[in-house]
Amino acid sequence: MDKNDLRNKLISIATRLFAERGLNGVSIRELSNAAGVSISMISYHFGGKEGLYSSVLQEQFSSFEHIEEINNADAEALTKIEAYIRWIIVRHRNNPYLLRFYTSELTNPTQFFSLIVQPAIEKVIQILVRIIEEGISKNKFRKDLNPVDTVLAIAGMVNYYFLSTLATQELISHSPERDEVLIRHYMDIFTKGILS
Amino acid sequence: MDKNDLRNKLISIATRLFAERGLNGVSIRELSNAAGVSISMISYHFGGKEGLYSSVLQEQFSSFEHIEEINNADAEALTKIEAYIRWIIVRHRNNPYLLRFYTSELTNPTQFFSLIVQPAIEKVIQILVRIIEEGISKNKFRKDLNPVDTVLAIAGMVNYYFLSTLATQELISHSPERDEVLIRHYMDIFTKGILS
DNA sequence: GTCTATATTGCGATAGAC
DNA sequence: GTCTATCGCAATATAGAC
Repeated sequence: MDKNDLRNKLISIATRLFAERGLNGVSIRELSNAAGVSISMISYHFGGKEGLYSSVLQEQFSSFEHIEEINNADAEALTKIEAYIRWIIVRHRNNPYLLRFYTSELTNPTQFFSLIVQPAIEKVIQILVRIIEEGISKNKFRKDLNPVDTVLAIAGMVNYYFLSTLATQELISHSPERDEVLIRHYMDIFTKGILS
Repeated sequence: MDKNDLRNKLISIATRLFAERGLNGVSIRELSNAAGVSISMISYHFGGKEGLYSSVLQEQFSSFEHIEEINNADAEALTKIEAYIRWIIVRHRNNPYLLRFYTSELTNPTQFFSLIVQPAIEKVIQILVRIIEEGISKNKFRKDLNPVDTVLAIAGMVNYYFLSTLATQELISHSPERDEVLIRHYMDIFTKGILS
């Protein structure tokens, strides 16, 4: 097998297993069995289990680099916020494991948190903060908004919808078919509030 | 040592260690050493590591039973929502480990999820849904709100503020002294929206 | 109720053959 | 680059003494 084929296969399998049971819940024996290769391949290619985990993390959070895309358009602040909501929904839909690494690292950080996870999250938040500040300075948004709090509010709404899936799937459909309704709904609450 | 003293001591130590490194990240050796007792005490009192973990989970989510308190008052729907925000903030302040079990079980459920965690979360959500429905039927809230989506929005805002602490502590203060400002802020966004 | 001692299994890492 | 075989250690659980 080609060197990169095996590397990618191991990363792909490790992504699923680490997501499902955490770094300590998976042995390199199980990983190498699932990949159909010898246990020694993990040390050879990644320098050990932690090295493999760090490669998985790096791939998971590499998608955060493309957050700039929501900011490129010559659009209003509100349009950019909707673009952010769409961007984050697409990411969760394309990668159902991301939220597990995200919450796991935020609540039980490994040694890789500050190098991989923290910068990725901070970048997204800083871009959103600038969008809110832009809206405030152009008199679109209320003057008394705290930009960071406001960003955490919108990010929290969207992320929690996915985080709560297991506990709320009997109350509400989490199917992608409802995504457009959801986006409209969250944009309404975020812009107009819930009062009639 | 009295039987219950030892049980409580083990649960207390296990709560911290399981929160910090997860079920698979802690050995019963380390647990019993930290408690200053023999390793066999864990099997004797809890039937093994998983039994101890389930006792920890049960204690963590027992606080959810008191959610009714926010609903007892003869108050408006909006007042009850503010009471919920306060209730959830107090819980996170009093127990910094709760969020770790909460997110860990939602993204990597153990065998205890459906018995302990799911009912606790669902109870809170159902009470909040009824509050939103009450506000809608009394013409306080917009008619076109989906109650469950709306509940997840407010729960997401507050919980994510705490979840994101590690990644945002350089952008914003998470000190309890700011809690009142935060409550006002989130209530404003949730009721009036961000538009000026 | 608590301890020590031990049985058994599984872990991560690596030396050395090919 | 990949494998087999193995080392040394740590895991959970429990038998039996007190």
